[in-house]
Amino acid sequence: MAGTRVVKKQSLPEMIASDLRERILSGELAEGEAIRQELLAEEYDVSRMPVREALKRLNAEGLVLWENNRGGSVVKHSLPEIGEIFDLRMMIELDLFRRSIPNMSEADFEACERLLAEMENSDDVSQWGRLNYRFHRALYAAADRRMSNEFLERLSLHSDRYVRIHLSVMKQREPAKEEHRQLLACARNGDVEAGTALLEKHILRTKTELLELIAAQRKTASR
Amino acid sequence: MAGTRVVKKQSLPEMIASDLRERILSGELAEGEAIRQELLAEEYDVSRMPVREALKRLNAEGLVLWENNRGGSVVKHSLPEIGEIFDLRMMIELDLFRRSIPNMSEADFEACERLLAEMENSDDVSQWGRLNYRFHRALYAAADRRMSNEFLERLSLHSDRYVRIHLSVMKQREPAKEEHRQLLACARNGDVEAGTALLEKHILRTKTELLELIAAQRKTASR
DNA sequence: AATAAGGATATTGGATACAATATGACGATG
DNA sequence: CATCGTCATATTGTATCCAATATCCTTATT
Repeated sequence: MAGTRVVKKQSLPEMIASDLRERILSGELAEGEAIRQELLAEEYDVSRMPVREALKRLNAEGLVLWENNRGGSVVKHSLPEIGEIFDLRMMIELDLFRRSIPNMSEADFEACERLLAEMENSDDVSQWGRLNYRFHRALYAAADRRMSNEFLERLSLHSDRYVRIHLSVMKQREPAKEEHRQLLACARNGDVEAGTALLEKHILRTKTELLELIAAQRKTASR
Repeated sequence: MAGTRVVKKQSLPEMIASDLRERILSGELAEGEAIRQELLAEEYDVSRMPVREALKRLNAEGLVLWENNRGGSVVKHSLPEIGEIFDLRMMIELDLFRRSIPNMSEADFEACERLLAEMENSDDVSQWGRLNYRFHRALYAAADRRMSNEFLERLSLHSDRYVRIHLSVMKQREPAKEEHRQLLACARNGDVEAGTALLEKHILRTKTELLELIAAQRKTASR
């Protein structure tokens, strides 16, 4: 079997982009915050070139706003835009889950269970968002839809950014745990209809609760 | 009214990225073709830096494959991947059209008609793809869904790339014309069901025909 | 006092120079 | 004869330098 063990050689811009992405997703770099290239270059102890490439990359991903000769800043989405992100996610995830269920093997089920176990055992909030995404992704692996997964990743990047900021105050972690178990059960039973209905409810609830939280936060912040 | 006339100040990398994007979409730069930075830098009479940024941008858009220390090449999609692109487009476009129809005003209808007229009067095949995209976009303008349109643009980029290459041999231009008229008629009548059904058929047919053409082409090319 | 003009400073944009890495050819070695 | 190692060449990656542009403060003018 050729190329089984891959060590991804990351370039400087990639590494910096990953780190900056993480800093934006975690909220360390706040919405609207200006980004100065030289400052980052010093932090990472590199020249401005790789930093610029990283920022341009994040710009293409929609996380960084870029203005000519003025540099970058962290993108801020409006409430309707955040809602839209969840709507798009829902469309793609439902489609993927529908296609995936009939193809799932025992190995897929087990991969999902491992992730669930990891989530339930971990109290590290910063890990939870990532694990949650990986669980969803594992559910759709059997669909074997490369492009959809790629686009979903892009979307999840944006929604996760807001989920993670509010994760500590979100009340839904317990019900989410239960629903994750149920989603997997539906998949095991090959019950496409119940599974997709559940998934729809699952995502919709996150959307609703999150929008309320952000709305409340922005209201107080603007006083 | 402030900022009515906007001249978008494009940076060098943006301009180069636009031009390269066009060259890829038009097929001038073929699938899998390697891209040497220095060569392009000479063509555009700039240094390699802005070229690099442009290539990285196209890489983030999914048009260019980037390998560490080996440079870029034009991305080649597999047939299932191309099919997926159309499936994703369909999901998003149907959603947008459904939301748009109830909100469309006379101004929207007229904008669509102007584009249709332009398409019917123009024999320039290279223009047709762009106009077609603008027509679809005009249909969804009233939906007022910024994120969805942004993602759709990304998707259309990829599908257009294959549509345009095969446009000259595609038989569907006449039926497409007719269907465009019908789509607009449904929108005018506020008939969401008929409109979305028609749109689904419209996109599905393009997908089917295109996949056949590409399959045939790749078969002969690989002899 | 308010506004406009001008210049100082900070920051980004691009070109050049050098370093690092990959590719391919050639020869040595088993 | 095949395989491995070494070196030459081509190409990409990064740092540094200079140019262009924006911002902000000062100053002049009404």
